Amino acid sequence: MDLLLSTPIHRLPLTQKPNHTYDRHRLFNNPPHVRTTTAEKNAHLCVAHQLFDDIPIWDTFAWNNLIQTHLTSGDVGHVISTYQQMLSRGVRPDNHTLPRVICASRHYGDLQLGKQLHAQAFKLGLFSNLYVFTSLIELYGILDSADTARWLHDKSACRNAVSWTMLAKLYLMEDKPSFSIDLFYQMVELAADIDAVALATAIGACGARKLLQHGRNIHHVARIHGLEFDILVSNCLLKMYLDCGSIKDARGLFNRMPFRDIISWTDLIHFYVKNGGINEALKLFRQMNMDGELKPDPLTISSILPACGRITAHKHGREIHGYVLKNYFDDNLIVQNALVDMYVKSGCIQSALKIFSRMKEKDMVSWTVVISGYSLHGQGKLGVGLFREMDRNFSVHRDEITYTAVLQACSTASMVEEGDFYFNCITEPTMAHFVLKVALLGRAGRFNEARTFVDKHKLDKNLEILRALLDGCRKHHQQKLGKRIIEQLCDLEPLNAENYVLLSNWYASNEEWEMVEKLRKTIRDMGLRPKKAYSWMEFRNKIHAFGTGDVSHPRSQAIYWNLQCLMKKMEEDGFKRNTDFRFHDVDEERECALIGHSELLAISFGLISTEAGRTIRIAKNLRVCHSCHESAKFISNKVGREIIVKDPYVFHHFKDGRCSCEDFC
DNA sequence: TTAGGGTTAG
Repeated sequence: MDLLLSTPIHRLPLTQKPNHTYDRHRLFNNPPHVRTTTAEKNAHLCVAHQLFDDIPIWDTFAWNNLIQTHLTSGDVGHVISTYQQMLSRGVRPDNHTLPRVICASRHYGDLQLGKQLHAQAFKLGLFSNLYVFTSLIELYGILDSADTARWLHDKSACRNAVSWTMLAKLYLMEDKPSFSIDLFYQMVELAADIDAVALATAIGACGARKLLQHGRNIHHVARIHGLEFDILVSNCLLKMYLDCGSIKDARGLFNRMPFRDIISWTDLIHFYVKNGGINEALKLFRQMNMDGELKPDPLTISSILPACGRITAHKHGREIHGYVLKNYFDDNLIVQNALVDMYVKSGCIQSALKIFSRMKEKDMVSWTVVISGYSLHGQGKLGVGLFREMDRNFSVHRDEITYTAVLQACSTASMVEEGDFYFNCITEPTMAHFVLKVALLGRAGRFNEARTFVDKHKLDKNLEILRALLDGCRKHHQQKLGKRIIEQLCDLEPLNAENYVLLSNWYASNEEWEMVEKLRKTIRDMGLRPKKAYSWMEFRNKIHAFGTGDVSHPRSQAIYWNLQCLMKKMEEDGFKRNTDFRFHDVDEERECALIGHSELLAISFGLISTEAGRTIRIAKNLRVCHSCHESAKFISNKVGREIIVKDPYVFHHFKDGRCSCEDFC
């Protein structure tokens, strides 16, 4: 790029009068309503260059326009060559030319060229121009380091809010948020102009490092400058408080905001969804829609859909799908992925597959969602098949989550050899992959291999690994090994009540009631509180929740009566309720076990509330116990309905007396 | 010239 230096700057005219009779805007710019394709743009550029050669004298404005056109189309090579031509024809660059060429050299990654431009800016007397100066700061910051940019910045007299903010952004890009915050404080000390973007950058830095106190200080500065309710600033403050986990500050600000835009609502909804506040998220989403001023956009939709999936709110999800179709968001890849995921998690794998098969473009997330969806629904073989299909498509990348999905699929289908193969494909397996490998061996009943693998990788103290082994013991009725693992869990994690529940259940299943009582006392004495089991069902746009032995539902009497009738029929048909609790983390009150478990109450409510033949969809926060699993199988056959129960690990499709999980519960 | 929000596991 030494050509740049070959044109002596001092020979360039200081000013240049326009000498054109053509319409310069029409030459390069279409009217706003005309959209051009890349091929058309290239054709236009060729014509532009031709005209360029025909016209003997061009002014800086026209050259800048051409440079801008190349820059907009991302053709940085042409920006630089056009600039060289400009210089060789004796046209003088101005304060609009240099920032564009500096920007191009930054994209080009050419620091030497940047330095030449820096020298030219000096010679042309343009270095103190704020646009030129800021673009040089950015160039040095990205191609060298933020410290170099800062050195240049500190030496210069022409600093303003933009250049300070640029510097702060450069430090953020280097993952040094505290430097960005220090810069902001310096700006305040030096009484520099504080604008909304400077505040937004500093607030973002606080959020990135969860520096709540700094965030509050900067909030105060925003208030002093009258910018607290600038929509950019207040949204950044909202995000910062959410990032710092201070929902109280966030809600306080949100409630005081005189104006909220779709980003304010989406941020808050997203926070609740991510942190398990599903009902609050759905409430906010409804409130926003009822206010009527703002309409959800694709980002809002992608934020709320996981909430529907999480609680199997299939109707809510379907309504949102309708909204997506009505508003033509259905060609947005991320929305499509979120829809597929929502249907998978709502128990409607067929609807998920329908969308997936119609997607014109699929990315890694689309494939991963469906592969893990198959496992969730007990169809591991199909999941492995889909991974193979994805594997044949070289344009789709795979990440650790994709491998998690395929290992899960292998484990569900007990495809040990395939699982081994895929595990060996992972260059840097994470703990999740190790856990899945152990689960795969355990579920296939290969306990010796599992033990060797655990010992080889020194995983015997890992809680997730032990729980994966315990799953295998559950399936293969490995009582002794199971008990040993539970005892290990209690030793390693003495404050987790669920471990004692497991142990208590083990003793209960062996009718060692003294030990059961002793463990219950231990749990009480230690002040531990085992998780309460809840099941819920969506009916007429409301979520109906049931706890163990719950009698609070308005239709409680009918629910229990129906359940008692069903249990009676079960006995009459010769079925014995199984009270095997061995490895289940659903203890609670055993006296409720016969009819009072939350999933059975929810199923009974579903049966008496919905019309005959309708599928019943239930979600549960804990594992379904063996006894309820057997009952649900019986009920599905007796009433001729499909009952879908989602627990934290898997979907159970009960139909005609069978379950899709093949009794892995 | 600087600037705020989204999907997959656990």
